[in-house]
Amino acid sequence: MTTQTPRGDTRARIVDVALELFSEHGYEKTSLREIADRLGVTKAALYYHFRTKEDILAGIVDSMSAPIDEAIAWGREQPYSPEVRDEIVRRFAEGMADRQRLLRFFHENQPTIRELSVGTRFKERMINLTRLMQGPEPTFEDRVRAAVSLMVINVTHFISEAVEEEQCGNEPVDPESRQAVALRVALDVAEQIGKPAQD
Amino acid sequence: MTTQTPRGDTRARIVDVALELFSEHGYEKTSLREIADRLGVTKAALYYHFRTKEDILAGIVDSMSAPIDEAIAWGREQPYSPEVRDEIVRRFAEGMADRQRLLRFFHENQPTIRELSVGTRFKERMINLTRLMQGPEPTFEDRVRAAVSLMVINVTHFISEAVEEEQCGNEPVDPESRQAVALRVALDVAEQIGKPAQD
Amino acid sequence: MTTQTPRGDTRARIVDVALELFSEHGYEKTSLREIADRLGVTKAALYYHFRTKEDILAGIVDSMSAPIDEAIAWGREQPYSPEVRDEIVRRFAEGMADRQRLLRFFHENQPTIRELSVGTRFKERMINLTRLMQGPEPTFEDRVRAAVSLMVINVTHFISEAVEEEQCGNEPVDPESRQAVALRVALDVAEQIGKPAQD
Amino acid sequence: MTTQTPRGDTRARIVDVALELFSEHGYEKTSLREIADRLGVTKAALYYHFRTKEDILAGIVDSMSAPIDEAIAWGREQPYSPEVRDEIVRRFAEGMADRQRLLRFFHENQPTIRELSVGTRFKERMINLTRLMQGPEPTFEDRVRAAVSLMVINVTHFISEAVEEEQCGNEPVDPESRQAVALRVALDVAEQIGKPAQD
DNA sequence: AATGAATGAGGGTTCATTCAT
DNA sequence: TATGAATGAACCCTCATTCAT
Repeated sequence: MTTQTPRGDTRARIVDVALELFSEHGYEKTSLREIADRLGVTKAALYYHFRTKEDILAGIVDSMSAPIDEAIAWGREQPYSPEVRDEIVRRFAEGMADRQRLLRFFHENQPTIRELSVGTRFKERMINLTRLMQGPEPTFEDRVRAAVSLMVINVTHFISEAVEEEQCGNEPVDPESRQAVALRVALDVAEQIGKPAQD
Repeated sequence: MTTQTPRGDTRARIVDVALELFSEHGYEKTSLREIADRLGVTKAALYYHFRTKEDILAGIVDSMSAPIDEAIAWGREQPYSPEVRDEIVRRFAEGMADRQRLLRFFHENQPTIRELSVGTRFKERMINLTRLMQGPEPTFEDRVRAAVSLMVINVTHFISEAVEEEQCGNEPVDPESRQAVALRVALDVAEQIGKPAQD
Repeated sequence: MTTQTPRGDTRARIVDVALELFSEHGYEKTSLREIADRLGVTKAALYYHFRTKEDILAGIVDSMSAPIDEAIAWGREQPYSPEVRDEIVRRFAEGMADRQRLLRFFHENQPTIRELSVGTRFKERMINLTRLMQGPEPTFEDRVRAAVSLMVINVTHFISEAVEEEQCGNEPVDPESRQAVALRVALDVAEQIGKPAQD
Repeated sequence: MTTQTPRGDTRARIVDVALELFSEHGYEKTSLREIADRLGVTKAALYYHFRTKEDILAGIVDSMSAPIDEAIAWGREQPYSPEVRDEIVRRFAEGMADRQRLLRFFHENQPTIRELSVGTRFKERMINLTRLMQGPEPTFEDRVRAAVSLMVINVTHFISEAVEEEQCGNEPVDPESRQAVALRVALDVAEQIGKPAQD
């Protein structure tokens, strides 16, 4: 008597599977047939829920927007200070913690994303975030550091995955300390923002 | 009797144009027709010089190997020290300086590269480099930092491009100081390697 | 308790909208989704009222049959004479006056109609009409003229539309005189029927 | 030893077969697969010769332009007179004589053609022709008659085909007299151009 | 009287690749 | 050292249609 398709939430399942495949094989190399097959439906079924392949991607991205927007909103209400700057990094890191697959996807599919309109929207969000991390009159280096700092959060996650895979007689690393490392490195990068170049 | 195409080195021109297009639109979305068109030859001509599309990519990657291999070779002959570690970062940065397009390509086409055998070879090289940056008994954090440090070099280059694009009435930033910033950030990240976690 | 859709006559509204779209974009290029959308219902709703797409078309055609059948019926009871012939043309023209969209559709979708069984029925009707326009022993030219005459009625309507669109600072032409022109031209063509070829 | 594909003129053969199928089943209902199949090649082969399905159609249409353009060119050099008007009709009729399939296609696929850019070009040509058929200060009726006259040429051809098919114990009609009838009818319609409305 | 979800068939198009010349 | 012609597989997408509710 139980339904075979685990609920009417096909739309959500599509987004799920799509993200999984997109992040694994890339957006271009993932065909709608693969997505449909893995879901046990027809390609045409996807088109009942999404107007276009790009639309599926947009659906994915939207599911990531919330935490970033919240971080931006919070940041806008604070006066600038190094503590606020660090807090933004922290909030960003936290917000992204359970969205690693999406982050990987974003990082590894830039050429696609860049040309796909959804990319512009994401980019703008990131730029806004970085602006809140910079002091009143940021130098070029300040701005680069802000951007790199956030990106380090992203990158570190899957770098540490790779590091773990590499011959590891060691103990498996728990997710929290992985995140802690990411945060530490990101804050390192952010720390020099606003300080005079000591070159 | 003079050659009709500027030089007979069509092969090199193919690699050139291919890299340009691959890095701009991505490997998957770049068709051989586009490459051929921009070169003013036929698709079939490409097949005279390369056996497959993947082969072109291999050609590209090979042209990047040298400086990394040299850095590895150099590093292997030095006993480990923080100075050596920094020097490796420096050499890597320098070697990559005029290969930014390739770096971008590598970064932005991971899903493709991962599945393309040429990726494995590149990854191994990078791992070797990072190993030389780590002390004798690296912690997990040490290893992550080493990897992130190198990746920061890559990432910073095109992050700063983006930062420049963003509205700035300021002076255009010259390539050297761009590289200097990249290096500084990378060294920041590397600096804590080997130090006890002060969390 | 009032009906939610203006009237319960959805069926008629479907035929209406369908004809509008069929005549504008053609039968093949008009999808059931477009029809449904414009009506504010679902595709599936159409299937409550019609068994197939072709059925909708049949519905359309049927709504046009009456005046032609009447003209035929009338013609059959008259003995042939040039006056009767002209009267048939007149009645046909009048009957079609408020069915221009349908005429256009018929004219411009012949390949479809030809293969759709509804086409045969319509064609037969037209042939019957032309027969009544021909004298007792029609020559080939007589028969052609009869057919062309009727077709001129159809064609003229949307030709004159096109002519109006074409740049003319002149007064907009009222429908009646448009019809008058159509009729005049059609009668011109019919006039020579039965006369010896004066070639 | 003879080549199986009857020559390297694939491009021309495509146009040929395409026109045949387009005019028989309509543009929309004719799939590239059908065209390819009948030619004994792959769909992809069509794309070597034409960029698009629409392009095939454009190829077809271009092959019809010449005689019309010539008629226009000739007409432009003559001062207007009823004789010139009739001569234009004659030249048009002659030019179209061996292009009946194309004419049929044009007539029966208006909805498609209208939206296909190639339609605009054709329409302009026809308008130009009709302008040459009108006197200096044409009334609305004059302009309609000019347009109808030309269209009668087109229509008559396949009307008379239909008339022949219809039960014909009679002798088969030879093409020349068919054309003669068409011309006669068209000239009938044109004759009243410029005369005061005798309504 | 109508909908939501899905399907199967087919559409036009693009691609990497081949091969005789 | 290249090209012209072609292919086979796959792609994204659309459509008419169905059926349980």
